[in-house]
Order: sequence, then C-alpha cells, then structure tokens
Amino acid sequence: MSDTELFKALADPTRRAVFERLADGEMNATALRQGFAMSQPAISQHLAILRSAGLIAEQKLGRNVMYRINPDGIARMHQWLSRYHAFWPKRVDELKRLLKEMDQ
Amino acid sequence: MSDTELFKALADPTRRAVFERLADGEMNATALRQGFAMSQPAISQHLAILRSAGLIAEQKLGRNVMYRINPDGIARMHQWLSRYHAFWPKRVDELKRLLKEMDQ
DNA sequence: GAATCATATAAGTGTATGCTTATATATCCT
DNA sequence: AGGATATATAAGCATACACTTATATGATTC
Repeated sequence: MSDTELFKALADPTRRAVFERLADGEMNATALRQGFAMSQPAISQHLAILRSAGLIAEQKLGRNVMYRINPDGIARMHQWLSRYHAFWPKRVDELKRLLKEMDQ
Repeated sequence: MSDTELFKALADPTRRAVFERLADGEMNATALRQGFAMSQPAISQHLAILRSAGLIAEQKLGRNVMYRINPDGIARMHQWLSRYHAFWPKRVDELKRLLKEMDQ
C-alpha cells in the first residue's frame, strides 16, 4: 500500500505488461499467462505483488480468479505525480482536451 | 531513459526524498546530503540513478554540482499514467482547479 | 470418489540492489 | 605547489528480487 510498494510493483516490465493487458478488461490468471514465456508460479507471484501494491483486484469465481485493475493504485500514482504539477508538461491543451472527454 | 529505469529510480524511498527536496529548488550534492544518515558515496550513487532515469539534471559549477529536477522524467511519468486515464480518480473537480491554477 | 484443472505456496538459486570503506579526480584557497 | 573541499568511482558485502521446480489447495468433471 506504500508508495515504495507501488513504484516497485511497476518497476518490473512483466508486471507493467500484465497491468496493461488488464486495462483492456478483466482476465483470469491463465488467460493472462498467454504470451509470457514464464512459469505459472512466476505469473502468480507477479499478480500477488501487483495486488498488494493496490494496483489490481481479484475476485474468485469457482476455481478461477478474475483479475482487474484497481483504480486505487492509479489514483495514488496520480496523487504522487500531482505534487510535481509545477513540472508537468506544458501541453495544458492536451490536459484540457482530456477533461472535455471526461465530461462527455 | 526506459520506463523500467524510471520506476526503479522512484522505487527507493531515499531517492524519492531527494527528488522531493529538489522540487523546492536546485541544490548541490552536499546540501542534499543534509538530513540523510548515509555516506557521501551513497547519495552520489542515488543521484547518478536519478540522473540516468531522466528525473534530475546536473550542472557543474566549479567543484560543486548543482542538481535540479528534469521535467522530462515527470513528463514521461505523466505520459505513462495518461494511458490509464480511464481509471483516474473521479475528482475531476480537483483536476479542473489545478488547471485553473496553471492558467493564472 | 478419482482424475483433472486453476491457482497458490514452499524452497532453492543466480543476479541485482543499496549500502559501506577506500581511493581517485577535479577545483579552490593560501 | 600543497592542502582542503566537493564529488565520483571501485570493490566488497548482505539482503532483496525474479525466477525455477516441486508440491499443496481447492473447484470441477466424469
């Protein structure tokens, strides 16, 4: 739940790839494993780390476990970054465009 | 320069603390060391990691080296995060307030 | 109830990380 | 030039990390 956990979780390329796939929609562990040349326990361990960092959430469905993004992690990332908004890119326009999208 | 380097750099509490101090204004390595119960080489190594991740920039001034935040790092963080704007906190108001501040 | 499937946990291993002390390099001062 | 100051680099060490194989747990299916 700490910032350190959050950044550490995202510091691994495999975990960022897993996270990115989950952004497209929830998925169980077996489906997530596809495309990674890695053992099942390895993925399971990565998922545990993402989960305890607050980046993903899980839901048991029978013998499957569905994983989805937990917005809390992104929110905390966002919060950390907002401290440094003085250094954010000058493309405020882009941010404005984004806001417009969110309003719709 | 990679995302992995970026997240790894920020995954260490000392480095985040250094970064945070630099957000208040540029500082040389000796000044930065104050408040950290750590050897000079340790801080120097942390600075090298932050630098190669693109998070800080350095400028030699005689025998001193001035460090300051490099906006590129924050920009790349921001860019990474923007991929997941669908999961951003709903407090759009806060973001709007921020934008207003930036406009002024 | 036994075999199978989905996932997690345990234990072990090589490599990376964050420190340390010792030393090098470069600048400033007298 | 010689000593002090500011910083970086080298080498070494203990701990953390990302894997592996083997095994456990629990849900399904036959």
